[in-house]
Formats: sequence, C-alpha cells, structure tokens
Amino acid sequence: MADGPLIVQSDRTVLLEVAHPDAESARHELAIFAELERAPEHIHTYRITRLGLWNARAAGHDAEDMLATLERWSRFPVPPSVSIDIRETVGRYGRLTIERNDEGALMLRAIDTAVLTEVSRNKRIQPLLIGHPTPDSYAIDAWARGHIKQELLKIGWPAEDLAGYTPGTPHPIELEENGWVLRPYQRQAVDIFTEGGSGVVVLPCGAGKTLVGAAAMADTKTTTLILVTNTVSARQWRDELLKRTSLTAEEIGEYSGQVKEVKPVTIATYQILTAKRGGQYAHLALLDALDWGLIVYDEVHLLPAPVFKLTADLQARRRLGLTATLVREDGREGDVFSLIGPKRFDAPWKEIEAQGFISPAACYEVRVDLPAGDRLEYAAAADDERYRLAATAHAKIDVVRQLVARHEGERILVIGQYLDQIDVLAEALNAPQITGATPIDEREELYQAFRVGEVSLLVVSKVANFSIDLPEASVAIQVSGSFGSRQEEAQRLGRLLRPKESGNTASFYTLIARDTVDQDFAQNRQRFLAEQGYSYTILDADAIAA
DNA sequence: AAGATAGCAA
DNA sequence: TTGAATGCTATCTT
Repeated sequence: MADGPLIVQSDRTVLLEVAHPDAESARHELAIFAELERAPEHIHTYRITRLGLWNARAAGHDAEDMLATLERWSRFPVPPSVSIDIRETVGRYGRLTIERNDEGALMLRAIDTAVLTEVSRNKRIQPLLIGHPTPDSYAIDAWARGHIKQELLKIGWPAEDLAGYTPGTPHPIELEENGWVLRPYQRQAVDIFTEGGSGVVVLPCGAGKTLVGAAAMADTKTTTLILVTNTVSARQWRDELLKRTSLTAEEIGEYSGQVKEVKPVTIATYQILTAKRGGQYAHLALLDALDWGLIVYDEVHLLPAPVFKLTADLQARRRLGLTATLVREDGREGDVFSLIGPKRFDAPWKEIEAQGFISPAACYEVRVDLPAGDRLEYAAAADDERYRLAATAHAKIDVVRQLVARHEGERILVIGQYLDQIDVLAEALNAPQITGATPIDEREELYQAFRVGEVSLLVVSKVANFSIDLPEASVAIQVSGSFGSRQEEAQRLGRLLRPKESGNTASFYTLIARDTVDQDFAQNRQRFLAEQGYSYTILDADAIAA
C-alpha cells in the first residue's frame, strides 16, 4: 500500500501511525505476531520477536500470513532481511518434536538430524538425554519433559510437544446452556485447545474467560484443578461453574488458607502453592492429591515464578492458561510458552467488538499544569519525594470536580494511591471513602449503596484493584497511579467498567501532572491499555473546564 | 473450634 | 525508587 499505516524497519520494529484511517485494522492483524513496545501519542512501536512468531505459528498462522499482513499495510517495501528472518524463525517451530515411541517412552525427534546433533551438544540439554536409539531421535526421562522444552526454547529450537497427556480420573461435567449459549469464538477457542491439549487462550477482559475454562472442563470430563490469583476470583469461578455447568456444590472444593478441601473440581490460589514451610513447599501434595486430568491457570500472565518450577513436573497433564495479555513484566513469557504451552487462540477483536460482546472503555489522560509554587517545590525535592509531590498535586482536585460535574448522573469511582490524598478528596467532593482500613461490613454497605444508586460517587484506594466487582461504575478517575503492576491495573479496569446496557461506553481518566515523573510512569500504563484494545486520548485540563 | 491479630512475602 | 493492598501462617483469645 503506497500510504499504509505501517513502517517496517530492518531492526524488526514496526511503526504504526495511530491517526491513519487503516490503523485499527492493521493493529489487529499485527498484534497476532508482534508485541506493542511503546505507545506514545502519534506513533506506536511494535516489535517482532521470536516468541511472538512462534506463538502465532502455534495458533495456526504461517509465515506467509504474517508477511502478507506486513506487505498489505506497509508504506514502504518490507526489508528483505525482515521477511527472510520471519520465514526462518517461524520455520524453526516444529522441527523438533517430543513424542512417544511404541513402548510409550518419551523421545525427542527431529526432521533433520543436523538440528538434533546441534541441540544434543548443548551442555544443558545433554544431561537430559538418556539414549540415542535411532539417528533421528533421543530418549528422555518423563520428568525432564518440561525442563528440556525450557532449554530448547532458550537456544532457539522450540519443540512441539506431541507426547499426549494422562487421561486423569474421569468425572462427568456438562455445560448447562439454559438461557445462554457459548459464544462462537469461545467454542472455537475451546475446540483448538482440546485438540492441542495444552496452551494459552488469550481473550480481552470481559470476553468470558471463565466460560472457556468451563467448556474445556466439559470437553475433557476429568477431575480438574483450577489455579487463581485471589480468593475473590476463586469464589467467582465457583459461582460461575455452579451456574453454567452440571457441577454441584459437593463436587467443587476450595483449597485456600482457610479451607482445604480436595474435590473432583478444586479451586486453589497460587499463593498456597508457593507457601513454604521449613524451606519446603508446604502444599505440594495438592498437585498429586487426585489424578488431575486438567489444570486451569487463570490470569496466566500473573503466575508467580515458583509455580513455573512446579509446572515443569506436570507436563503429562492437560494445561489451559487463560489471560488477556501474554506480556509479563518480568520477561518470563518464554516459560509460559514452554511450560504451560503456546498460544492456541487469540481473540479476533474486530469480530467480538462487532458482535457487541465487549466495548472497551475510552481512556483519557488529562494533563494538569502545576502552579508555579508547586513547580518550584517539585524541582527542589529529592528524587524519592518527587513522585509523591507530582501525584498528589493540589491542582488535580479542581479537575476531578469538573470531571465529576461533567458526568453527573453516572456512577463514578475516584481512585487514588495515597491515603492522605484520599482523605482530602473525599472531603472536597463530599463523598464516602473506602480504604484498606475500612471494616469489611462497612465496605459491603457502601458497595451495595453504590450498586443500587444511593451513592453515586466513591473515593477508593487500592482496595478497588482487588476485591471488588463494581460493573455499575461507568466512570473511573485515577488521581495517582502506582509503581506496581500496571497490567493488573488494566485488568481490574476491565472488571470495573463493563459494556453498559445503555450502549454508552465507559470512561477512564488518568490525571497527570505535566512535565513531571508522573508523566513518565503514565507511558507504561498507556502501553498496557492500548495493548488490550482500549482507545487512548490525551486531554488538556483546560479543555475539561470548557 | 472459631475469631482476632501480627508478621511475612512478593 | 514507594506505598498500599493481598493471602498465608502462627499465635493468642474466647
């Protein structure tokens, strides 16, 4: 295309011109195999990585599809080095396979023996090979299945795991589609997963990941272990399974700090698996408590590092990872790929949106000017004080007031990170506040009042990131962000702001003090939001007043 | 046994 | 880099 939205560069980055009329179409196709790296106002940068290419390949896209995408939307000819590199990298996936021989022993096989010879010389892989029965295969121990996949990925020869899975103890599970049906893309995701037996399904927030899990369980019909991030999420899984499947309360167990039940379907938190006593993992027994036929990893991009270690030994069990984004802030995407499995399905965004199943919130970054006095104080402050000063700038309060007035009649959440600031805001807006110190029953009361509409404005601290589900909110105003995981923020945002029945899109505002560190941190946040398909607009505080 | 509280990890 | 959450365990109380 002579004036396409993409520029493909020979360093394997791809620039996307955001304002271009075809930008969104190009973004959706590009996101299949490239990762968003930076997302400032005008030009977004994507990077074509090996892992991205292999994930796309495992999800059924081939090199020619990906090159066609680049050629279709690229303004200039695609550099030959890039197309050669894409073909070469994609071609590496599947050259090595892990299979069972006729006796059921695990074998590492290769189509061409040169590759096999090369990897067998590697000093971290050599010890895992226990025999060389035929020129095109090596024997490996069952316990080494995960480790060898990790090592092979590291040296650039990812193996396709075709060795199959233990059936697990059969257990009858049916979907009960009364008054609802599995959406077409959910069905498709489950079908592809069931065929592959392990891997990750990537769906945007609100697209019904739990149902994909439930349907996968109904397909495999075995005892299932579900791993989740926190107890609220555990309860949501439980409720959803009771409502949507034939499972009864007696068949679903919770394995957490409070209760330790092991039932045919058991829901456990990641934390309990990582809990140690006397240097040993205290709850390892859970993994072998039953002959699990399926393990579901919820929010797989948040999987704690120690769980990878444990997962390395679980390669014979079917594994389903669910997530909205594969990007991790600790760079362990490779472990997700080799230990949980490759990406099997990514959402055809356009279709899901067109079918009205999700409508992501519109995000606005509002830049606020600091008054001269505050600017001076900021400039003189020590580094570790600066962020706090910028984040809690008083100038923000007026802007919040204006935004609240602008969205009169809607349910609004004001989110802050500093307790002092929350106090001040609650006072200024004459609204109730909820923080970690608020007693549980008082929280529940306020949430309930908010749900039914008695209270339309709440000032909340980070508690809102975790333990609440307030889909009634249609406006969120973030006054100060956090250093912590920005992904998590984006995740919870999806939980807070659901597509509204009225058809109005939800709005999310982030207040940023202009020309401060505040602005730098906002960059990262933007990236995750843009990655998950939220639109992003930068506003000036003066524009709000007008 | 059940509930409250403190300390720890990440 | 900080500050505010979480879940888990152990300990103490009733």
